[in-house]
Amino acid sequence: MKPKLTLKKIAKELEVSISTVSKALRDSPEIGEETREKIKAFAKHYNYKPNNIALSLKNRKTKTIGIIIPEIVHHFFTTVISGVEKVANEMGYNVFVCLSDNSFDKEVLNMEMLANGSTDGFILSLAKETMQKGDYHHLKEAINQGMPLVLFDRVVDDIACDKVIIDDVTGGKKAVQYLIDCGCKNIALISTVDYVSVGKLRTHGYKQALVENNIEINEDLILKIEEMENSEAEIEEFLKNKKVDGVFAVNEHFAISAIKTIQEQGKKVPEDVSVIGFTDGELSKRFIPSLTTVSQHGMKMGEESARLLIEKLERTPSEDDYYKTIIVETELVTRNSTKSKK
Amino acid sequence: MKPKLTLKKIAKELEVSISTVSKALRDSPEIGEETREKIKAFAKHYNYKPNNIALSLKNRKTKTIGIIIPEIVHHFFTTVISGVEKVANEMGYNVFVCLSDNSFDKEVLNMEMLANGSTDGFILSLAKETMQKGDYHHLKEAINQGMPLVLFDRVVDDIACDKVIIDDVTGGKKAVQYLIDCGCKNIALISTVDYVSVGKLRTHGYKQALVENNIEINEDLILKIEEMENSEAEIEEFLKNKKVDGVFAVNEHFAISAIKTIQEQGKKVPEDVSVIGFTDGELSKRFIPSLTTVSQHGMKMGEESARLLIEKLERTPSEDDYYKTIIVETELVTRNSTKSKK
DNA sequence: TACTGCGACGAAAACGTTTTCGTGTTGAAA
DNA sequence: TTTCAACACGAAAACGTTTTCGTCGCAGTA
Repeated sequence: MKPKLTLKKIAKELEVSISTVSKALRDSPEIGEETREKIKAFAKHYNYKPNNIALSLKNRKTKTIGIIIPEIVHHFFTTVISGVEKVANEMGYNVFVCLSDNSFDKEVLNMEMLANGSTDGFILSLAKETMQKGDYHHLKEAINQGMPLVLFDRVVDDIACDKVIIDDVTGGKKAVQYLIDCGCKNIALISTVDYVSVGKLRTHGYKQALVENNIEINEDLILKIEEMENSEAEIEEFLKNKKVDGVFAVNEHFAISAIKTIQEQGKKVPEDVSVIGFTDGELSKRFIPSLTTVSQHGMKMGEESARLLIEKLERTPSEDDYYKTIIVETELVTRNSTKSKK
Repeated sequence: MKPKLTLKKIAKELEVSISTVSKALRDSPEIGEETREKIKAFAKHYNYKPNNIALSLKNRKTKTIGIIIPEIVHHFFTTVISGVEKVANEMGYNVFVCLSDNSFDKEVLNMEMLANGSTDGFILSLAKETMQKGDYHHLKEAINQGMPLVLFDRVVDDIACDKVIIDDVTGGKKAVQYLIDCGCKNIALISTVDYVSVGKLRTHGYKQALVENNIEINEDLILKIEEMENSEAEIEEFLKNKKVDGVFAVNEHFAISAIKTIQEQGKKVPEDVSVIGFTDGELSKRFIPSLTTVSQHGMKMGEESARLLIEKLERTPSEDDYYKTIIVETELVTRNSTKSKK
């Protein structure tokens, strides 16, 4: 095991100065051709690679971006990471992935770790607990220190920064409109509690669609789930004795739980009840019946987030300082959990 | 926007030297109580946090570990990352996640990025292309430079390093034995091509189980799939006109494709054909019928890998230099895609 | 011969830390 | 009064780079 090669060692070995080595490797015309070739040959032969940490310290930039997500065991976030990685790598950046586990404290901790020089900026989707608390001081602090920040998916208005979101309202509306077009009259909504922005917005879309079609909003047909844990039981309880012919669920899991419950009640999907989910994951594709869903294009969200961040990083700070919000369009993917449109 | 606070700035502001500040903040007894308190109060008030990069350079360690995985949109890998993150964070480490996209070149590139000082060591699962090529020079080089390396899941014997694997052979054997116990006579295997180690090993387990039960191995009942892309069609073709009553698939997707095909042929799962998969993902749990699978405990693999790596990092290099291989046990999770045992 | 200019290279600062080794001041012991 | 330890602090090196600014020798010019 030989320790890493450094400029200093090369310099000593070749009996030149450190600066000469550095310049030679960067093809500076200051260095005579002969010496330059000799140094480059040596470096190549012994596989010299400059030390990233030293470069980071010198340049005061790390060429690294951080992404903090609430949970990784979740297809949507996974596709987002994938998108971020893709464009980051294309632009010569590395990606630090951190998990907040939906915990406020872990989110703050992660931000502190990443903010102390490890990254040039970050991409974040808020932890559930953070949204619930409504405490965003850590974000503000980071921005204040000149750390560019891009929020995606679970965002919040209070923070002035770049954002990448989907049109949750329109997405929800599209889904419900589709159900209505299929002839559904009694459409239930299975959503999350309101402090999760996406739940709130999709609920909004649901209501909008109903209103636009002159259907009365029946709060009894709306279920708001707090905990993922026993969502299945809650959904079962909720759908018991309700005569619904359409269900819009704000994620895959709720949708599938709904289908199971419905089937257990002896009804058929989609013949008796049509079901639409949100987020286009593996489950939606391969479940039987396969799920009609509102696709979120996580990969695209990741790509856009990374692009936005890197763009900000590589611009002189004050050149043109305003914040963008990019809205990634949703798409209704129709499969077999809904009747065909009339 | 105020730039980051540094020791130097504190020193200037308080009219003391940099060393005094540093020592005061680290509670050195060298510094008088009064000055110490003053400095600490100032630092706290202005929220001073030492610069990680500078620390890394000084200490020649980054407190960061890298993990390179073939693909992230894959439940198993996702749970592994989760496990790595967990113990890494507990031990005060950060995690760099990189994706090789199953490409040899990207794997090499990623390693180079991470090896140049950015991380203290890494955890890796080989890209498919790498295993196919059998070119491991980048791994050897890293090890040679003193970079601890832990290989997991997709490992290779040629490399001397710590490893975390599951007992693929035993796992496969367990699954097939279970099928036999359920009364299956004609058991098909849907696997991957042999250069993917896990495919090879699980195939091995399949054969062992048959041999031990005096069942003849019929190569016609073995399918090896190269590309994920059109695996569904291949499986359909493969199962056509075969009278099998049991299927062992080396992953969820193959298992589900098999079930679909079987159902389309008018047969029932599990009444006519029992199916067992590998990897315990969301799909297995929620598919109908829910899948009996061999669970890999990805989270545990991640935890073990991280522990192994960090242990090596925090030990003096030559103290006790041998390599461990940890075998994480598989577990057969029985659900509804298999008949009950006789 | 003396000056200028240039080619080829080195010294040193800087990035932000930690740490070793001074060094100046004080108070007390001799 | 002198000497010495203890105390409180500062200077400087080091980590590995890049970059600015010398500096040295030599050839060409006046």
